Amino acid sequence: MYALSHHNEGLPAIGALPVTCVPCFNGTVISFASGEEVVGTGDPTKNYFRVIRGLFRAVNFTPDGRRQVFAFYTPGDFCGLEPDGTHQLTIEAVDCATMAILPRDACRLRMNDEVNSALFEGATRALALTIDHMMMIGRSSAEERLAWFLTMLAARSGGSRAPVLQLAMQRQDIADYLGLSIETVSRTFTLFKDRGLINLPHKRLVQILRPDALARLAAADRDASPIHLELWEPEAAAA
Amino acid sequence: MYALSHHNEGLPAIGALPVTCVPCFNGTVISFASGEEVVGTGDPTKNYFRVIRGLFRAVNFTPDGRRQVFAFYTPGDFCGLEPDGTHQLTIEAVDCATMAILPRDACRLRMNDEVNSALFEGATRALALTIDHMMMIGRSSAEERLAWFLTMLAARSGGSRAPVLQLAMQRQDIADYLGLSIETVSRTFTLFKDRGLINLPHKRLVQILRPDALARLAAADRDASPIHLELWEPEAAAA
DNA sequence: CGGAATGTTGAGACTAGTCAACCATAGTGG
DNA sequence: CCACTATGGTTGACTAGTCTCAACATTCCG
Repeated sequence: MYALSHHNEGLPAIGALPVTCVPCFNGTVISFASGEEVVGTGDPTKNYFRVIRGLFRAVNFTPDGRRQVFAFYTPGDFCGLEPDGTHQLTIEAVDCATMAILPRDACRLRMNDEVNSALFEGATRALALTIDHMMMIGRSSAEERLAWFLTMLAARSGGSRAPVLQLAMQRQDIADYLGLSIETVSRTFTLFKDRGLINLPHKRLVQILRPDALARLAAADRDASPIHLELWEPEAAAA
Repeated sequence: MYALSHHNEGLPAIGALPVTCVPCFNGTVISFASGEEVVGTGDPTKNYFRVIRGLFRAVNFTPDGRRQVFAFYTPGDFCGLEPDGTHQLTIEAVDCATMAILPRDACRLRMNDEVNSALFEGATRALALTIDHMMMIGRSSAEERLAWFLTMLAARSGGSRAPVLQLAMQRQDIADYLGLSIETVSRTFTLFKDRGLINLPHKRLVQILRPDALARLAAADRDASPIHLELWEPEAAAA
């Protein structure tokens, strides 16, 4: 797909890297060739990282191949600060560059204060949310953005299969959150309603009729079944 | 600007809150009316915050008034995690909502492990960078994005007045970082060159001729002197 | 020198923004 | 109870900026 991400075929995961290891920071220092992958999407989160020399990038792909570079990391920058069990971002060396590895176990052992570990967890979780947010803002159409927003709200509000969302914020807030104009937000709400994805009993009340279709739109999975061409059967939603 | 001293009438002390809600902090709980500000851009960063009830938003404005909502915070979310001495984001209540206040001093005292405090600092700094990044992606034209990118690189590379940047990454990386197509990046480089803002001795080498003009463009300060109408005097740049 | 990868330029299409008018709702006061 | 108003939301027409596709240029490297 992208030539950039093809430099790393056949490379071992970080745990198996046979490269020169220099002790530092209670950890290990490893060098990477240009384009080489440090961790990839889906890898288990075993370590934090800190750049020693050179340039790294954090990238992410939508299911249909659109690419977003989330950050460039220069010496001194931390990365790999992801709160969940697997990495969402792929971290790669841009040029020949060096990284210090900090095993998470060791960090956890040293962080025995409850408030501070909650703070740290909060910061990394905010970062993870922001990755999603930026991915969406950088690479999505208006429909995808609003679908993403509604799907996120539904997920946060608990797991009903056809949730009803009470929107606390007004259209302007949604627009500024999604990087759209208020008119486009309004038009897209109407579009979703006409298409039978949602119901709008009041302006601030959204009943999600087809969470699956919204979620597919939100995931920017354009290779999935073509949602925008599906017809809506009124009798199905009227129930 | 600070609303912290108001609206705590009749609220339980944080120790009296149900344990399931939020872990116990030695802090204060304060309620806010709809639209009320918790902290504003430029306020000194004295506290961290954690949402107890209701909805908050973090917003930011460009100098010329474009608005970006950076996040919505729901109960349990931390906010105010900014690394510098003053807040960049304004945090406001969306509806009537409640916040726990965590004095930073107290948190610092409890975080006496060097590695962990560096990690935490790294996480909050990553968040701050991401605020800028998202602000840019959500609300800027192609010219503003590239100007922002070059200005950031120049700032990172040290403070020469007319810096020369060696770009380690290729056009595709820049495009995916800025949320643009590679063609638009290329066109905008050419535009900057034609306008005398930069020189491009090689494709990967950028000599910044007018850092001030680039920085104004980057700040999205459209009320400033109209850069895009200024003419370039060739003799000035030929030197 | 040739080929591949990277970068630039051009033409046309299309999405979302802007401006303007209109509609809905809730609150207010006579 | 009904105008009246303010705010928030919707819709339409037009425009502008960016993407896409395509061709071409440049650089790098064997």
